[in-house]
Amino acid sequence: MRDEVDDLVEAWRRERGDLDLAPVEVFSRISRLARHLDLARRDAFTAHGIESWEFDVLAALRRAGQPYELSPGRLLRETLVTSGTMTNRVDRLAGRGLVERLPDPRDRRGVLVRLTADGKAAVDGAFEALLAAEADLLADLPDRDRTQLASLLRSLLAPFS
Amino acid sequence: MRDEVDDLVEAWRRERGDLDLAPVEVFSRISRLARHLDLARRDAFTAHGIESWEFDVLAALRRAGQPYELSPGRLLRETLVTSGTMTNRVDRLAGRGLVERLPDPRDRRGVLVRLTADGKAAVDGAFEALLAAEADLLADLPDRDRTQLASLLRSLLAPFS
DNA sequence: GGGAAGTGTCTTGATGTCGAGATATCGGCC
DNA sequence: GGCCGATATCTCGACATCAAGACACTTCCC
Repeated sequence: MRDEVDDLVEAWRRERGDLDLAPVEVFSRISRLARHLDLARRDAFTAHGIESWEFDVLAALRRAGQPYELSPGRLLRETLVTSGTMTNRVDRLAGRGLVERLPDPRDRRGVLVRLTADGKAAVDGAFEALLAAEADLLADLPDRDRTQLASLLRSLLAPFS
Repeated sequence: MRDEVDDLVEAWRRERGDLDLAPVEVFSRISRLARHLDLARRDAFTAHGIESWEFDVLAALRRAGQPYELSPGRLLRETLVTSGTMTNRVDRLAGRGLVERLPDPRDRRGVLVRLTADGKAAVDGAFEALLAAEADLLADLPDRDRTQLASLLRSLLAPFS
């Protein structure tokens, strides 16, 4: 089986045969898979009426467990965006009624963002759709290979944590 | 060895123990690795005075081989951006003298974008730096594992091509 | 207690990308 | 030969993000 990266590597080998292209075989595939995955996510979510960035925020709140509250600061660390972006996102999510902003009783500088019942329903539905879409992409991969792939990826990712 | 995704999966399992989270183990790692990789790329390139989007365009031209010419349409398909974005990118690259725009002798609607000598030098240097940075990230992975990882990723990516 | 440094959130201006539409040219068909 | 849909590129307005700075409050230490 041949993929886009085989073509890419072949072209580079033709032009720069002096270089060791082994890293490209791994990282180029990771980048491209991430891009395709973003599109698949988008599709899975639009069926549920939410967008990817909305899911990122709602899912962080959902994972936190009851009472589904996190500070904006915590949210931006979880989702890797800047504070200005998070303000904008929370504004829009609150406008749609999926979250609400509460004063932090412990710190008067602070705010808590809380998932509403609508928000919880939205994120739960979207997550199930996402898992289903992702399971499709893995359908042809034997369990054994999937486990090993996860394990190899973990060993690449761990140094970043 | 434990990574960020182990924490993520643990949180989801606590909240949604009813779902099969196996896909998350694979795809969440791919997304996160892609993000970290983008940052590593950025660092490697800034040392060479170019930005990631510039590399994407220049590398496509470089891979095409002599005379290092591609149409804007071909470039936008290779780099997965829209036509408006590509116009803007070629404008800026031409402004820096890394590419030049020529009329397509075969089609008067068309344009060819050609790598200049400066552009070729820039992309070659940047590519070597990128390979070196990526090789570092793979340093702890035995050759055998790297090969197998590439192969497993290929089987996921191939259906998209 | 009071001052200074630190922390948390929001505001603002700049920028890169997208998406839709405009213009020019090509290629096939009657 | 001339028309019409398809193609190639560029233009323009909208928008999400980032980065830096403003402001309010807290925490630590003298």
